[in-house]
Amino acid sequence: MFVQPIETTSNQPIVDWRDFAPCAAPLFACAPEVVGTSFNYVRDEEIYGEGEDTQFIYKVISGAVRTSKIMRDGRRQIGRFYLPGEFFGLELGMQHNLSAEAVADSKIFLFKRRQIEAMAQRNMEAAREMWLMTADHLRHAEDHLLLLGRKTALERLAAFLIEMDMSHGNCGLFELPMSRRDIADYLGLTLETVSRGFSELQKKQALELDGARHVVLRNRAFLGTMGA
Amino acid sequence: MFVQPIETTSNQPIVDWRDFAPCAAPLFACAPEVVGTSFNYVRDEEIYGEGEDTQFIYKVISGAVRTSKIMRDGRRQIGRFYLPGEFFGLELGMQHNLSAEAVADSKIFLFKRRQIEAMAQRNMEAAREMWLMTADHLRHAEDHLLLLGRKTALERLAAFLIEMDMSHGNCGLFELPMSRRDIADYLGLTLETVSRGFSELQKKQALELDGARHVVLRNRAFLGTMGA
DNA sequence: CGGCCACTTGATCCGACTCAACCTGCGTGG
DNA sequence: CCACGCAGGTTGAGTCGGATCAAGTGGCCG
Repeated sequence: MFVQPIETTSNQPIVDWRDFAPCAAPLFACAPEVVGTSFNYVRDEEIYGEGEDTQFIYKVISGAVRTSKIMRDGRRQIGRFYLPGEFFGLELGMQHNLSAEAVADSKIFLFKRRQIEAMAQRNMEAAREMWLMTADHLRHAEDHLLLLGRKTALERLAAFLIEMDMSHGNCGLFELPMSRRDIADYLGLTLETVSRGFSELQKKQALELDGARHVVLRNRAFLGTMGA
Repeated sequence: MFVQPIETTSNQPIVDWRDFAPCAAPLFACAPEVVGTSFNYVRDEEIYGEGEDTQFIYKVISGAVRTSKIMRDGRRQIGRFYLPGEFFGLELGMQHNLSAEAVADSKIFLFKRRQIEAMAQRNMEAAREMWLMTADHLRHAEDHLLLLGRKTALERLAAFLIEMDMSHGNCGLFELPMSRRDIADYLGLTLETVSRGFSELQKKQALELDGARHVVLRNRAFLGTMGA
């Protein structure tokens, strides 16, 4: 269980994975015949690597996942964080274009891709659902291009906080599952700049921190204006 | 015909457009019943705006197109350039997430979206083709995230030149249809930095410029290493 | 209680931005 | 045919936002 995060670049069959749990759930309401199997991943464990063959489609049950690309010299860009309920790994190509790792200990459902493709042949509704998810990921990436290309450090941080808040139901109160370094690599900054940004936003009364990870938004309107 | 580029933010029906040409061509080989109609756009003319309803799918015949997002204060991020043969505007959502403008005078084929969706219901092959295009756009955007978030000015420029070369058949010799400002907004830089980058790469013997737009690559290996 | 890891804060540096001048090619009109 | 205007591009000088380097600090787990 408490295995150290390993560099799992080996191509051992994923079905031999540890922490197999004999539970299952349907992919979509409209496709109850496609069921997923649950696996647990520890913090920083690789779920799949960039360039690996696409075998599964994934759904986060608990914890959090990041997808990323890394350059030879170690520079890293995180494409997106996935929180419980979200799907990832559905590139539809033969290979994954980003790698995926668990941000924290996570439970993930895996759906067999071959089964899904077969299902999509019969079930038009489900095929459309898949396409919509890909299109949604594209929209997210396009929004992120503007953030990375043109926004200031504080604007990026504000946008990030609003995004996190949204995926927690806009209640202005949430726990960050990821480290400052992860946030930095998502926003195209350094961890120091992220940290300074948090301090700055606290000074501006826009938020409160209880520890490093627990966030309370105090001025959502301000953050929204700043972030978009 | 020679109308000045106007701010076409009005919602006049697009079928009243100037420069209608009574020619047509199929969308895919596998879907010969879906034909497109050709329109001409002058330089800087808007093809569709961010937030507009998606009515068509577009294919560049000649010229070039950029898709972009603009912030209220004028900061702009270009998502991608489209050269002859490429499709754009296939978000599959109800609204466009980016706007599209002609980089140079361009001829574009428009395909009716309703017709395409109806076709996709029947023709699984064509539906899959559409999904693959969306997935390809996603891959491009994800690659661009790494460029914008983590690469230096010269690395971005090198990657851009390699990308341009690739879409011109890797012959190391091409004409740039877009201005320095467009390149800058694509790469998340300023036009001055782009210009300095070109000079720098010339000094490094990596390329030659004949005028500002005509490029000859002299060291493709070097640019490739630098860009990726 | 001790050690470590994540985070914060401070000081300095540097790559890209800003502001400004100048150049260059091209279309226009005298 | 040349003078002019001007948009697009280049180059230079100075500035600045965020990176880097370097201490601290705090919280958690053993």
